[in-house]
Amino acid sequence: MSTTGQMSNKPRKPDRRIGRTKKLLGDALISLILDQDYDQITVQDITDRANLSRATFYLHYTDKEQLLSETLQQIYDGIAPEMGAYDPETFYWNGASPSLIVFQHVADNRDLYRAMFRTHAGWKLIIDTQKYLAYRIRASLEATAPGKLTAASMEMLCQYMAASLHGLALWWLTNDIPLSAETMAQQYHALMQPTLSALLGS
Amino acid sequence: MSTTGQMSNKPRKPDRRIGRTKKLLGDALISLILDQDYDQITVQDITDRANLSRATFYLHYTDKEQLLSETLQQIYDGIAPEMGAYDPETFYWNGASPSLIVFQHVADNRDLYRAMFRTHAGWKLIIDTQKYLAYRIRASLEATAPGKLTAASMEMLCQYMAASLHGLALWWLTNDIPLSAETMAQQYHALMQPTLSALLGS
DNA sequence: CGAGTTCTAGACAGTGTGTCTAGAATAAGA
DNA sequence: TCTTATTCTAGACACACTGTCTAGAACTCG
Repeated sequence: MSTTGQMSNKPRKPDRRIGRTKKLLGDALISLILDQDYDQITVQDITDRANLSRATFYLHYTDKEQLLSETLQQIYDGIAPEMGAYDPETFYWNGASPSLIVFQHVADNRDLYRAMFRTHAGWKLIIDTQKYLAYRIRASLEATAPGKLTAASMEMLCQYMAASLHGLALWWLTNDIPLSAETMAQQYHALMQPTLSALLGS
Repeated sequence: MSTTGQMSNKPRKPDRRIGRTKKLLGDALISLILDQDYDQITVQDITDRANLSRATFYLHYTDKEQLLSETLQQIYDGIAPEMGAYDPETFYWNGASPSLIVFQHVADNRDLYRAMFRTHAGWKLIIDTQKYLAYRIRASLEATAPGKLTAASMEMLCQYMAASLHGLALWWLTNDIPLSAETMAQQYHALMQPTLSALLGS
């Protein structure tokens, strides 16, 4: 099924040009989102800013959305490891709590997210973020208080926590609320902890 | 500046054709969303299904999004009056709670919302819904427990409640969770009440 | 260096947009 | 009913973007 008759099993080292091209395209798109309406951005715009041929874009992506999705995923992969673990005693996170990481990240990329939430591009972001946060929270809660809740209740609690965390961040961001990421994380915990104590407390 | 020299001050009765045309277009769009990907729908598709000329569309709307937005707003105007009020004793809603109305409405329009959340059309819906819910909750809480919280804390609580309610509904809907609207509303209250008691309780 | 790949510039048909026309259909008001 | 103003219609138009394809240039890996 190879393109040549050559029966080589050696996988050729991934071509540097591909990585470079993809990075240029991703950077160009992010930079364009900060400048103008996402919906108005064309493939031509992206390749122009990246100084690449339009044909090159289609060599790697089918459309704008795919490029955006891949680019954001790389950003998230970068911050995921920073999230800390849960303390079963207090139902607070020790170390840097996931919520602090979230608020901090949002603050660091304020312009980008504000731009994205102005347009339809923010949609997939919202859905994916809630799913991702719920996943992280579930892992942590299950390690902290195993067996305290039924699977169904646990799942609903995780979705509840993810939704409120995400929604607060969205409100904080899009309304220019003058509070620090630390304060937001602390406030979130104050809102969340009564529920955690009631459900998971001994 | 009138098109005629006629100096008539009598405002002409709104032409029935406009209302009829707008309704036809709105119905056609909703019906198309249930059939196919929102992003794929063209103005031509909409006017074809409505049995109208494409030019007619541009007489009333600038694009698809505007039509969708106007159509959804009419739906929401229809259900808003059903929402009940808060009971200061228990921090539960008496009568039909807003959360039950929300879950019920989502259940009634399951296909539509599922279709919308599959595509970028859901974006504005998400933002607007959280804003709308927060507005309703704020009005109710302020009537229930005036002065218990600072304005800033109250606002954050409302956003928190709106986000978690909306997020739970989104999860319930898009993951085919086999629970009734009543059960969802009840579960939401169980999650929310500890926080309300802690913040607003005497 | 040489084989294999990725990138390039330009062209192409296809599709949807938004606007405009002149005329047909229809509603409102007397 | 009859008049007048408005709305709807069909079709045409230039324009923009898409997605694909080509032949050749540029580059990478071994």
